[in-house]
Amino acid sequence: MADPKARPVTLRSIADQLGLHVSTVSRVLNGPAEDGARAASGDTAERIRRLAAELGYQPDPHGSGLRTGRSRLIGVLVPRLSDLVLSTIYEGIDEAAGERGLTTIAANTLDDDETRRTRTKMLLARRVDGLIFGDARLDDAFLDRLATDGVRFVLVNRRAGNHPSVTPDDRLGGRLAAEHLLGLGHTDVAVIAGPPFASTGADRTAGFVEHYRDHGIRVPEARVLHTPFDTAGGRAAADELLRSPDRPTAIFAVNDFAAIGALGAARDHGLRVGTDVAIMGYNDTPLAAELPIPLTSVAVPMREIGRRALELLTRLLAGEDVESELLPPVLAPRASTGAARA
Amino acid sequence: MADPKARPVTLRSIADQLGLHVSTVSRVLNGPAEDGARAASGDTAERIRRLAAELGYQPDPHGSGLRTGRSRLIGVLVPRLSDLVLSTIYEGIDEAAGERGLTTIAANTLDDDETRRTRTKMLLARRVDGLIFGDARLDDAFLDRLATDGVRFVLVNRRAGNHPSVTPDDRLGGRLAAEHLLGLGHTDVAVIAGPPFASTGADRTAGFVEHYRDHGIRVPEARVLHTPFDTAGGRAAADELLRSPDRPTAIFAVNDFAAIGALGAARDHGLRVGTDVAIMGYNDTPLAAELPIPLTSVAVPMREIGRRALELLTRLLAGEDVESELLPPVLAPRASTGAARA
DNA sequence: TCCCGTTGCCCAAACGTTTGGGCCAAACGT
DNA sequence: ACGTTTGGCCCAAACGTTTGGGCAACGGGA
Repeated sequence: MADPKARPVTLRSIADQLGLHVSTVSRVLNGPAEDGARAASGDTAERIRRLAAELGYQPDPHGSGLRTGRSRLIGVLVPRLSDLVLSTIYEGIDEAAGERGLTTIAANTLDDDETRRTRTKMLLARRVDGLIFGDARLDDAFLDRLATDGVRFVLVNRRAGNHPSVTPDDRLGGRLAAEHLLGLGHTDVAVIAGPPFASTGADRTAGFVEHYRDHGIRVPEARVLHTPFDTAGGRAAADELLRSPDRPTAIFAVNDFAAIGALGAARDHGLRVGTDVAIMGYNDTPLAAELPIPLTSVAVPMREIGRRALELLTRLLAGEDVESELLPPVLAPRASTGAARA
Repeated sequence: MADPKARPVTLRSIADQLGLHVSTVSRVLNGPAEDGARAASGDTAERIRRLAAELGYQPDPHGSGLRTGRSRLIGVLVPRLSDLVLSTIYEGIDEAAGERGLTTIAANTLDDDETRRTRTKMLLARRVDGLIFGDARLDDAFLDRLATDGVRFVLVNRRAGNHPSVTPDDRLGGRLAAEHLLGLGHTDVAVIAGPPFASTGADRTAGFVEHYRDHGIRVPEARVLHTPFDTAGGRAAADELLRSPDRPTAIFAVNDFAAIGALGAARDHGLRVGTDVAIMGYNDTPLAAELPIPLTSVAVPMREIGRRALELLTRLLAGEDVESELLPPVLAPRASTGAARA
């Protein structure tokens, strides 16, 4: 597969062995675009390809990168890879990249400005051809700056400004959640909305509130709590909501992990989830359906979102004009809102 | 930060601007090893460094990679990045890599032979300096082959043969679990053991069974179930265990997600977890403590394991002889075994 | 004074690839 | 028979870096 004792196989070694010039070999092996024919006779081409395959030739990216100025490397920045949502999206990105002969490099930014800056710099130093940001903020000066600097990138999961992005249709998702809870008769509801700078949480919340407003019900500001997208955050927020005497009858968490935290808080308060209080999440993480009390959620095609983002970026890199994409979510009703017995 | 309109800043552009030779600039900027002094006068060196900083010079990895034959790239292969355990380990790896100026490239192998082979090939084609495998199998011909081919790698999380590895002390962890359950009086126990080819599951199970044997209690083979490391697998296994009339009073799942599945199954059977049946997991995922019924687990320093693996690899790449490392786990008792009220 | 060692820098080659431009011979058109 | 095209290949330069050797100038010791 790769014997480092042996001299590495290069274009040159192939050319020498066949008594040809290295440029001929290069042209033949670089896919028979229109050049293929002009490069060598069918017979020669065949000999080259056979030997290359036999020796297991793999072009050295240093050589070609140096010459062409392109690396076929894509940088992917996410808040955290250990967040299931982002790692799933990343899997989609990487899968699509692999199909195009591209390689991705992931980096955590921890939703922290400084980290993000240094990680981006490191990726640019690596000469990536383009970037995918999964940690955009609603008002993102850093990205604006990058764009004017001519760095090419797309956003995924979270949108920002009018940088090209691939995101779930979060406003619609929020509406689906509202429709579900309102349909079950809940008029006194609350939202665990995630951090305010993320479009995901903001849009889901906005859609949710809108739908209720369209039906003449106002969701008070005090019923919209901003916490991190994790279990502890969800638990804390739900605890606060449930402790008050006029507690809501339903809670919409914009993220499954926050919802799981809310489940715990409900239990602490002696409430039966699905009957005493309805709780729903978002993203339809694989875990949601398998929980002791299956969690109602809104399914988002995370992997597909990743794939599309990569495709969008390749089109951008090819010089095309691109437009943002919005992928539709689907409601997944389960027992945690009393909607179904799993 | 990086203006692609402007000519990229290279050693040459710096040298020209200062009326120096490119080699002088190179030596100065390449860290003042012993060469630094010999390369230029303190004054010249200072001017070079200042200009380089001002222009934001970043060495082109294609150039240096081509010349040195090293890429400062590390390939990391894991079953799935969307598995929280692996993604956390990967974060540790990447963190440690960053501190050393190395960049990691991750790839999913899905615990599938073919995928693994092609992904490895892709990484080698990228000319990575070394590899870290997180998906080793107990009897791993592929890795043996790679080793004899001279490819340099270390293993993480799962061990195999005597390839250098950094893993949790799973046998000890299994013993801790057994000690905990036995201490609570459980003599009729079962294990959800994960797939048989992974050392993690196998060693945890072995340690668990050993401890019981040491205390004169035999855990029957029929009480050790092999399923995938996920929620659905855990649920199915627990369902089978709990349906029989002489059901075990305690279940040890070698993975938190399998344990969560088991929680669901217990609920389906109308059993109260922590009183009617004890269930514990492994890894002490952040989720474990936050679940509605907090899950007893065995904490493993996943991030640290990742860090150590990267360090081990760098030592290996430096030509040192290295030895495998075993990191100790710690019991985290919680309500799911009735051990504590959270 | 001669020699030697240092300091401070330059020279040039090499790594593997791509690509615009040759050049020769055969085939073709008239 | 003579000019033109085309097929099939080679040449050479360039990308940015590192690194083993230079080579002058200068200082110090004998």
